[in-house]
Amino acid sequence: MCEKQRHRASKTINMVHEDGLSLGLGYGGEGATTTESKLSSDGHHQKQQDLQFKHCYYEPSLTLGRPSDDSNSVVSSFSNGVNTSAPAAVKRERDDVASEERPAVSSRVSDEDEDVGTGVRKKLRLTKEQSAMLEDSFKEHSTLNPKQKQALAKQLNLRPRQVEVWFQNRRARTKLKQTEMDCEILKRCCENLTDENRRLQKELQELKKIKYAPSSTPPIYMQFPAAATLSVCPSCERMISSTGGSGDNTKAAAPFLIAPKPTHLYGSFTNSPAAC
DNA sequence: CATCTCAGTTGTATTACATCA
DNA sequence: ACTGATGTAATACAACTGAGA
Repeated sequence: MCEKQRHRASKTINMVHEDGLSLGLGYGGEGATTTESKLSSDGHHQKQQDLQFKHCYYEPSLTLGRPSDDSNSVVSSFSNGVNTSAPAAVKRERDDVASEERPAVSSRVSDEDEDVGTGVRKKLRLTKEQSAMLEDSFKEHSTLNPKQKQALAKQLNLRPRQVEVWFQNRRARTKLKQTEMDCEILKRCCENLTDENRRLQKELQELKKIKYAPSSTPPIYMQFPAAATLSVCPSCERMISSTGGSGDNTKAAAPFLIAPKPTHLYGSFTNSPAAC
Protein backbone atom coordinates (compact mmCIF):
# COMPACT_ATOMS: atom_id res chain seq x y z
CA MET A 1 0.00 0.00 0.00
CA CYS A 2 2.05 2.92 1.22
CA GLU A 3 5.74 3.31 0.97
CA LYS A 4 6.19 2.77 4.64
CA GLN A 5 4.45 -0.52 4.50
CA ARG A 6 6.34 -1.58 1.49
CA HIS A 7 9.46 -0.80 3.35
CA ARG A 8 8.25 -2.85 6.20
CA ALA A 9 7.58 -5.74 3.93
CA SER A 10 10.98 -5.64 2.38
CA LYS A 11 12.56 -5.33 5.74
CA THR A 12 10.68 -8.35 6.81
CA ILE A 13 11.89 -10.30 3.88
CA ASN A 14 15.42 -9.22 4.51
CA MET A 15 15.23 -10.55 7.97
CA VAL A 16 14.77 -13.96 6.55
CA HIS A 17 18.20 -13.81 5.10
CA GLU A 18 19.96 -11.86 7.69
CA ASP A 19 18.79 -13.45 10.81
CA GLY A 20 21.40 -16.09 10.65
CA LEU A 21 21.60 -18.68 13.33
CA SER A 22 18.64 -17.39 15.21
CA LEU A 23 16.41 -18.16 12.33
CA GLY A 24 13.53 -20.28 13.26
CA LEU A 25 14.13 -20.36 16.93
CA GLY A 26 11.26 -19.22 19.01
CA TYR A 27 8.95 -16.36 18.50
CA GLY A 28 9.59 -13.17 16.69
CA GLY A 29 11.82 -14.06 13.78
CA GLU A 30 10.44 -14.19 10.31
CA GLY A 31 12.93 -16.88 9.82
CA ALA A 32 11.00 -18.93 12.19
CA THR A 33 8.17 -18.96 9.80
CA THR A 34 10.33 -19.38 6.83
CA THR A 35 12.47 -22.21 7.92
CA GLU A 36 10.37 -23.81 10.51
CA SER A 37 6.89 -22.98 9.61
CA LYS A 38 6.27 -26.46 8.50
CA LEU A 39 6.70 -27.53 12.03
CA SER A 40 3.12 -27.66 12.92
CA SER A 41 2.24 -28.74 16.35
CA ASP A 42 -0.05 -30.33 18.85
CA GLY A 43 -3.00 -32.32 17.67
CA HIS A 44 -2.77 -30.67 14.35
CA HIS A 45 0.67 -31.96 13.98
CA GLN A 46 -0.62 -35.47 14.22
CA LYS A 47 -3.27 -34.61 11.72
CA GLN A 48 -0.66 -33.31 9.40
CA GLN A 49 1.41 -36.41 9.74
CA ASP A 50 -1.57 -38.49 8.90
CA LEU A 51 -2.08 -36.37 5.87
CA GLN A 52 1.45 -36.77 4.81
CA PHE A 53 1.36 -40.49 4.97
CA LYS A 54 -1.95 -40.54 3.28
CA HIS A 55 -0.83 -38.46 0.36
CA CYS A 56 2.89 -38.95 0.35
CA TYR A 57 3.10 -35.34 1.35
CA TYR A 58 6.16 -33.70 -0.03
CA GLU A 59 8.59 -32.29 2.46
CA PRO A 60 11.78 -30.95 0.98
CA SER A 61 14.85 -31.25 3.11
CA LEU A 62 14.85 -29.15 6.19
CA THR A 63 17.36 -28.56 8.87
CA LEU A 64 17.24 -26.67 12.07
CA GLY A 65 19.53 -23.80 12.70
CA ARG A 66 21.44 -21.76 10.19
CA PRO A 67 19.73 -21.94 6.88
CA SER A 68 21.58 -22.53 3.73
CA ASP A 69 23.10 -19.52 2.09
CA ASP A 70 21.05 -20.32 -0.90
CA SER A 71 17.77 -18.80 0.04
CA ASN A 72 15.95 -20.96 -2.44
CA SER A 73 16.98 -23.93 -0.50
CA VAL A 74 15.15 -22.61 2.48
CA VAL A 75 11.84 -24.20 2.19
CA SER A 76 9.10 -21.70 2.62
CA SER A 77 6.41 -24.08 3.35
CA PHE A 78 4.52 -25.26 6.29
CA SER A 79 1.59 -27.31 7.07
CA ASN A 80 -1.39 -25.61 8.39
CA GLY A 81 -2.97 -27.67 11.04
CA VAL A 82 -5.70 -25.21 11.82
CA ASN A 83 -8.96 -24.97 10.00
CA THR A 84 -8.05 -27.85 7.87
CA SER A 85 -10.94 -30.02 7.15
CA ALA A 86 -10.03 -33.31 5.64
CA PRO A 87 -11.71 -32.77 2.28
CA ALA A 88 -10.07 -29.43 1.89
CA ALA A 89 -6.74 -30.84 2.78
CA VAL A 90 -7.15 -33.60 0.28
CA LYS A 91 -8.12 -31.13 -2.35
CA ARG A 92 -5.31 -28.84 -1.40
CA GLU A 93 -2.69 -31.46 -1.99
CA ARG A 94 -4.21 -32.91 -5.05
CA ASP A 95 -1.74 -31.50 -7.44
CA ASP A 96 1.13 -32.54 -5.30
CA VAL A 97 -0.05 -36.05 -5.22
CA ALA A 98 -0.88 -36.19 -8.81
CA SER A 99 2.39 -35.18 -10.27
CA GLU A 100 5.26 -35.40 -7.88
CA GLU A 101 7.22 -38.18 -6.41
CA ARG A 102 7.70 -37.46 -2.79
CA PRO A 103 10.63 -38.38 -0.67
CA ALA A 104 9.97 -40.12 2.58
CA VAL A 105 8.57 -37.95 5.27
CA SER A 106 11.40 -37.74 7.67
CA SER A 107 12.66 -34.25 7.69
CA ARG A 108 10.92 -33.05 10.76
CA VAL A 109 13.24 -31.51 13.22
CA SER A 110 13.74 -32.39 16.78
CA ASP A 111 12.14 -29.38 18.35
CA GLU A 112 8.99 -29.75 16.39
CA ASP A 113 7.12 -29.91 19.63
CA GLU A 114 7.84 -26.28 20.17
CA ASP A 115 4.24 -25.17 20.04
CA VAL A 116 2.68 -28.35 21.07
CA GLY A 117 -0.67 -27.54 22.56
CA THR A 118 -0.81 -24.00 21.33
CA GLY A 119 -2.68 -24.75 18.15
CA VAL A 120 -1.12 -21.76 16.44
CA ARG A 121 -0.44 -21.84 12.78
CA LYS A 122 2.88 -20.47 11.78
CA LYS A 123 3.15 -17.72 9.27
CA LEU A 124 5.08 -18.23 6.14
CA ARG A 125 6.91 -15.54 4.29
CA LEU A 126 8.32 -16.24 0.92
CA THR A 127 11.90 -15.31 0.42
CA LYS A 128 12.79 -12.29 -1.61
CA GLU A 129 13.99 -14.51 -4.41
CA GLN A 130 10.87 -16.58 -4.41
CA SER A 131 8.67 -13.53 -4.48
CA ALA A 132 10.69 -12.01 -7.27
CA MET A 133 10.46 -15.12 -9.39
CA LEU A 134 6.77 -15.42 -8.76
CA GLU A 135 6.34 -11.80 -9.73
CA ASP A 136 8.27 -12.36 -12.92
CA SER A 137 6.16 -15.32 -13.73
CA PHE A 138 3.01 -13.39 -12.97
CA LYS A 139 4.06 -10.69 -15.37
CA GLU A 140 4.26 -13.27 -18.10
CA HIS A 141 0.94 -14.90 -17.31
CA SER A 142 -1.42 -14.19 -14.48
CA THR A 143 -2.70 -17.73 -14.47
CA LEU A 144 -0.83 -20.97 -14.55
CA ASN A 145 -1.60 -24.22 -16.15
CA PRO A 146 -0.76 -27.33 -14.14
CA LYS A 147 2.54 -27.84 -15.90
CA GLN A 148 3.65 -24.30 -15.31
CA LYS A 149 2.61 -24.56 -11.73
CA GLN A 150 4.57 -27.71 -11.22
CA ALA A 151 7.63 -26.30 -12.89
CA LEU A 152 7.52 -23.11 -10.91
CA ALA A 153 6.97 -24.95 -7.68
CA LYS A 154 9.92 -27.15 -8.36
CA GLN A 155 12.05 -24.23 -9.30
CA LEU A 156 11.16 -22.34 -6.17
CA ASN A 157 11.20 -25.36 -3.93
CA LEU A 158 7.62 -24.74 -2.97
CA ARG A 159 4.59 -26.92 -3.07
CA PRO A 160 2.42 -26.43 -6.14
CA ARG A 161 -0.42 -25.50 -3.85
CA GLN A 162 1.68 -22.63 -2.50
CA VAL A 163 2.32 -21.39 -6.00
CA GLU A 164 -1.35 -21.68 -6.78
CA VAL A 165 -2.33 -19.75 -3.68
CA TRP A 166 0.25 -17.12 -4.38
CA PHE A 167 -1.18 -16.56 -7.85
CA GLN A 168 -4.69 -16.44 -6.47
CA ASN A 169 -3.76 -13.82 -3.94
CA ARG A 170 -1.73 -11.93 -6.48
CA ARG A 171 -4.65 -11.77 -8.87
CA ALA A 172 -6.84 -10.57 -6.05
CA ARG A 173 -4.36 -7.83 -5.19
CA THR A 174 -4.16 -6.77 -8.81
CA LYS A 175 -7.89 -6.61 -9.06
CA LEU A 176 -8.19 -4.68 -5.87
CA LYS A 177 -5.62 -2.20 -7.04
CA GLN A 178 -7.41 -1.79 -10.35
CA THR A 179 -10.70 -1.30 -8.56
CA GLU A 180 -9.18 1.37 -6.36
CA MET A 181 -7.83 3.14 -9.41
CA ASP A 182 -11.17 2.92 -11.18
CA CYS A 183 -12.87 4.22 -8.10
CA GLU A 184 -10.52 7.15 -7.95
CA ILE A 185 -11.14 7.96 -11.59
CA LEU A 186 -14.89 7.78 -11.14
CA LYS A 187 -14.65 9.95 -8.08
CA ARG A 188 -12.80 12.64 -10.00
CA CYS A 189 -15.23 12.30 -12.85
CA CYS A 190 -18.12 12.73 -10.47
CA GLU A 191 -16.53 15.81 -8.95
CA ASN A 192 -16.01 17.31 -12.37
CA LEU A 193 -19.58 16.60 -13.38
CA THR A 194 -20.87 18.09 -10.16
CA ASP A 195 -18.89 21.24 -10.76
CA GLU A 196 -20.06 21.37 -14.33
CA ASN A 197 -23.63 20.83 -13.28
CA ARG A 198 -23.40 23.58 -10.71
CA ARG A 199 -21.96 25.92 -13.28
CA LEU A 200 -24.63 25.10 -15.81
CA GLN A 201 -27.39 25.54 -13.28
CA LYS A 202 -26.04 28.93 -12.47
CA GLU A 203 -25.85 29.77 -16.12
CA LEU A 204 -29.38 28.57 -16.62
CA GLN A 205 -30.61 30.84 -13.89
CA GLU A 206 -28.92 33.75 -15.57
CA LEU A 207 -30.49 32.89 -18.88
CA LYS A 208 -33.90 32.54 -17.35
CA LYS A 209 -33.48 35.96 -15.88
CA ILE A 210 -32.81 37.23 -19.34
CA LYS A 211 -35.77 35.46 -20.81
CA TYR A 212 -38.29 36.67 -18.28
CA ALA A 213 -36.87 40.08 -17.80
CA PRO A 214 -39.24 42.94 -18.85
CA SER A 215 -38.38 44.34 -22.26
CA SER A 216 -38.13 47.75 -20.70
CA THR A 217 -34.92 46.82 -19.07
CA PRO A 218 -32.51 46.48 -21.92
CA PRO A 219 -29.39 46.95 -19.84
CA ILE A 220 -29.59 43.38 -18.60
CA TYR A 221 -28.92 42.16 -22.11
CA MET A 222 -25.77 44.10 -22.11
CA GLN A 223 -24.27 41.60 -19.75
CA PHE A 224 -24.25 39.03 -22.54
CA PRO A 225 -22.64 40.16 -25.77
CA ALA A 226 -24.61 37.82 -27.98
CA ALA A 227 -27.80 37.92 -25.95
CA ALA A 228 -29.52 40.38 -28.21
CA THR A 229 -29.65 37.82 -30.97
CA LEU A 230 -30.53 34.85 -28.83
CA SER A 231 -33.54 33.43 -27.13
CA VAL A 232 -34.27 30.31 -25.15
CA CYS A 233 -36.11 27.44 -26.71
CA PRO A 234 -39.05 26.76 -24.39
CA SER A 235 -39.03 23.05 -24.96
CA CYS A 236 -35.39 22.23 -24.56
CA GLU A 237 -34.20 25.40 -22.92
CA ARG A 238 -31.38 25.74 -25.39
CA MET A 239 -30.26 29.02 -26.74
CA ILE A 240 -31.40 29.63 -30.27
CA SER A 241 -30.58 32.38 -32.67
CA SER A 242 -33.37 34.81 -33.43
CA THR A 243 -31.60 36.69 -36.14
CA GLY A 244 -29.20 34.39 -37.83
CA GLY A 245 -31.90 32.38 -39.50
CA SER A 246 -29.59 29.50 -40.06
CA GLY A 247 -31.63 27.16 -37.91
CA ASP A 248 -28.46 25.67 -36.49
CA ASN A 249 -29.11 26.35 -32.87
CA THR A 250 -25.97 24.65 -31.74
CA LYS A 251 -23.80 27.02 -33.66
CA ALA A 252 -25.91 30.02 -32.80
CA ALA A 253 -25.82 29.28 -29.12
CA ALA A 254 -22.23 28.30 -29.10
CA PRO A 255 -21.11 30.93 -26.64
CA PHE A 256 -23.56 29.57 -24.09
CA LEU A 257 -23.78 25.93 -24.94
CA ILE A 258 -20.86 24.59 -23.04
CA ALA A 259 -21.95 21.02 -22.72
CA PRO A 260 -24.47 19.75 -25.22
CA LYS A 261 -27.14 17.67 -23.65
CA PRO A 262 -26.61 14.00 -24.21
CA THR A 263 -29.38 13.12 -26.59
CA HIS A 264 -29.64 9.57 -25.35
CA LEU A 265 -30.85 10.89 -22.04
CA TYR A 266 -33.54 12.91 -23.65
CA GLY A 267 -34.60 10.47 -26.27
CA SER A 268 -37.94 9.85 -24.64
CA PHE A 269 -38.91 13.48 -24.58
CA THR A 270 -41.41 14.64 -27.13
CA ASN A 271 -39.54 17.85 -27.71
CA SER A 272 -36.11 16.63 -28.50
CA PRO A 273 -33.33 19.14 -29.00
CA ALA A 274 -33.22 18.11 -32.63
CA ALA A 275 -36.74 19.44 -33.04
CA CYS A 276 -35.49 22.92 -32.44
C1' DC B 1 -17.56 -35.54 -10.70
C1' DA B 2 -13.06 -33.31 -10.75
C1' DT B 3 -10.85 -29.20 -11.22
C1' DC B 4 -10.22 -24.41 -11.34
C1' DT B 5 -10.97 -19.56 -10.12
C1' DC B 6 -12.78 -16.15 -7.29
C1' DA B 7 -14.48 -13.55 -3.26
C1' DG B 8 -14.39 -13.45 1.31
C1' DT B 9 -12.28 -14.80 5.61
C1' DT B 10 -8.83 -16.29 9.03
C1' DG B 11 -4.61 -16.28 11.48
C1' DT B 12 0.06 -14.78 12.04
C1' DA B 13 3.98 -11.59 11.68
C1' DT B 14 5.48 -7.09 11.67
C1' DT B 15 5.55 -2.25 12.32
C1' DA B 16 4.47 2.26 14.23
C1' DC B 17 2.93 4.57 17.90
C1' DA B 18 1.49 5.57 22.64
C1' DT B 19 2.12 4.92 27.41
C1' DC B 20 4.55 4.05 31.53
C1' DA B 21 8.22 3.27 34.90
C1' DA C 1 14.26 15.01 29.17
C1' DC C 2 15.72 10.58 27.73
C1' DT C 3 15.30 5.51 27.42
C1' DG C 4 13.80 0.86 27.27
C1' DA C 5 9.85 -2.23 27.99
C1' DT C 6 5.17 -3.16 26.98
C1' DG C 7 0.60 -2.95 24.89
C1' DT C 8 -2.18 -2.09 20.92
C1' DA C 9 -4.01 -0.88 16.38
C1' DA C 10 -3.11 -1.25 11.67
C1' DT C 11 -1.40 -3.66 7.96
C1' DA C 12 0.46 -7.32 4.79
C1' DC C 13 0.00 -11.65 3.33
C1' DA C 14 -0.12 -16.84 3.18
C1' DA C 15 -3.57 -19.98 3.58
C1' DC C 16 -8.32 -21.54 3.98
C1' DT C 17 -13.32 -22.00 2.65
C1' DG C 18 -17.28 -22.32 -0.09
C1' DA C 19 -19.65 -21.17 -4.32
C1' DG C 20 -19.97 -21.29 -9.03
C1' DA C 21 -18.33 -22.29 -13.75
